[in-house]
Amino acid sequence: MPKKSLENLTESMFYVLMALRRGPMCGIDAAAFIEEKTKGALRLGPATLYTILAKFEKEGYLREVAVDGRKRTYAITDKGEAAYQEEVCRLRRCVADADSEGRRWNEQHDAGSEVRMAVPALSGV
Amino acid sequence: MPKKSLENLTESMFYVLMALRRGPMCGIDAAAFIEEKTKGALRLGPATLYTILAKFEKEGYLREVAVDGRKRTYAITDKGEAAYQEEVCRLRRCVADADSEGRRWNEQHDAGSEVRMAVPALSGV
DNA sequence: TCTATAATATCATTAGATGATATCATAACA
DNA sequence: TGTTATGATATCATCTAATGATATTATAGA
Repeated sequence: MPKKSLENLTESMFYVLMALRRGPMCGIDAAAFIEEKTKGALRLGPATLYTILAKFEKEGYLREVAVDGRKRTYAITDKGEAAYQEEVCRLRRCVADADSEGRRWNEQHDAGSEVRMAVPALSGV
Repeated sequence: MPKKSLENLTESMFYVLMALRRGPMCGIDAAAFIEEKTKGALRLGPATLYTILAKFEKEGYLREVAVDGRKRTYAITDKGEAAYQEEVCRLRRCVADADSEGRRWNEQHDAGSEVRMAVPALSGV
């Protein structure tokens, strides 16, 4: 089997693509987007950031659309968008599996008890 | 800052903990659970599997509860359960962020069009 | 004892994450 | 025209994780 490009994305990679879906932007702006979007839960240092951008460009997930001095602006490609969507599906699969295990756990431990394991939803998204 | 144990889990690690939540089992059985649960989407080879088990035992996410010949049976600990739940939250955050971006994308591109980007739910979980 | 099998362990290689640091381009100002 | 500040990108060194391939070990059965 020919290795199917980047099989699955890391969290950092995923959020870089999410940023670029907003529209073309430079690395710094992508990092700022990520920090804001995750409310500070994920922050990319320069090493991580530019390593990912370089790999994504080589992989064809994004392309350079403008250079202004040192500032490089990138846009996501169709291939990048596809990788992003595939990753969303993978994440949904993980959450769905966790949910089904959670339900199973509750049934297993249900002897008429009031106590349940919560299947927590995110409060205010 | 003292490094907060294992900050976030890889997909393989996540599913190993999910398996152990079913109850104590050996490595091979955990791998079988994972393959079945993910419908073959994730398969751990021995190297990945035992590397994770060894790390988790050292980290205190699981402990050996029985040895029968070569077969070692592991049980998840409270700390492992906590790490699992934390990872579920992280995954939910990623999906929630993707969803909110998806809705934003639709609004942005909505000029009364019929065409929308789907926010796909998993079909039959 | 010999062989088969189930299960675990290790090796070697590759990829990804990251803090720290260096470099480069532009602008503002003396 | 320096000089300095700043914004942005690039690189280094180190560490962690993934993984196919292979080896080892324990038990059971012929």
